[in-house]
Amino acid sequence: MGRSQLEKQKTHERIVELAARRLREEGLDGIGVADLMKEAGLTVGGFYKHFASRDELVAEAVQSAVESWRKQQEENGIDPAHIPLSEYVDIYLSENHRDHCGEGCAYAALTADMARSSEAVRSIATEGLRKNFDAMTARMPQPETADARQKAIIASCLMTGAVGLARVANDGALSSEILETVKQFVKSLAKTE
Amino acid sequence: MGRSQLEKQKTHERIVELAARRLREEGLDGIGVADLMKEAGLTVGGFYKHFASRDELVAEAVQSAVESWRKQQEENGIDPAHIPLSEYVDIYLSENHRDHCGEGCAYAALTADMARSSEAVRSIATEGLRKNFDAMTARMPQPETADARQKAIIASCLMTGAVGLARVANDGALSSEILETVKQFVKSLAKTE
DNA sequence: ATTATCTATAGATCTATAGATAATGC
DNA sequence: ATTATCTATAGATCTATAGATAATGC
Repeated sequence: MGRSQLEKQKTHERIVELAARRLREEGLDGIGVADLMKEAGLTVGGFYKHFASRDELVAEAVQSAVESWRKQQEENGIDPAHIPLSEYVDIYLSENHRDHCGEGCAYAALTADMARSSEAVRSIATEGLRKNFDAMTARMPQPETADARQKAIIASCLMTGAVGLARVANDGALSSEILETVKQFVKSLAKTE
Repeated sequence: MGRSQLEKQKTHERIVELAARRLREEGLDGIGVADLMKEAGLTVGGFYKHFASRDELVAEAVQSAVESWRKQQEENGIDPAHIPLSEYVDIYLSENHRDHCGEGCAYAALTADMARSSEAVRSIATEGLRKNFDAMTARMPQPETADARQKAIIASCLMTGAVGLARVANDGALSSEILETVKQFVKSLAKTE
């Protein structure tokens, strides 16, 4: 019923951030446009003044989800570029992260969904992945070496894989065993050389 | 239009195996009942004499997909219980596996989908995961040690995570770098102790 | 005058069912 | 007689659009 341009921009961001959470929870095919708008306190008709299509929202939401993990760490007073790997791993491989995929790492929550998605989404995800590898390399003991980059790639695959499989296991003991085993190992990866 | 019970059983298996492939390709919400039956050379009406619901097919197809990787290795003359880890890794972390997720490992293709799915599907996936960890432990140098189990869990998370992220990256160089880096590392994991 | 959002709905798609058809198997 | 599959369709759900409403902003 008529709002200012500033309010429209805020509404747009609210929809994207809500979608970023709900799509990580339900997958990229999950929540529908009508339900999403309802959760945002709006109705379906207004959606298409913000996005040309659902696919366009998905692309924006994936971008937001890829960035949100870093943003969230910053909001919690953690500098993702300088946090020691051992502390970062405690957060990433926690039961809290496992149980709250909507607010968690996009790569753990949406790997297969992103791989199956459009080239637009895959390009966004690929650039985010590159940045994540670089950030992880910077957390290694001697960041300038080729060895640090290799370890960063290994740690990244290991951490996303572990949270993914820990979410599959509906046996709490097995799920925790995965998280704990990988946690210890990634810590040792940062120490040894 | 009227077939023997034997033929019905074969038809049932054909639908399940086709679904196991198509669901790994498109995700568990992917292909619809009508399209699936059409690809099987049948029509939609017959589906519900085989399965009470689409969900029931999905559970059977996940079971089939979880077992199919092992079956496929056996068909190719590979004994999954005794293949050296270094050879297994060459197959798992190959570009061929990355590019053919429909015939590949269910855990690399469907991690997030299985985590989001019903308890029935999650239980099937959890049991399969347990067996995979055991099989991977048996491939380690000293399989009876706790260290072997830990390495098996690490290798499993690393391999599923690596194939997943390699499928996300639409930059061939980055994708291959992930596969190659992890391949070398898992091989070293089996040697060192 | 423009536009952000609303209500209402068209059109496509998907799951599941009803009833018909043509084989099997006692 | 039973049943495996077929054709046809009901009912639900989802994306996208049309037209109305009530604000903004020149």
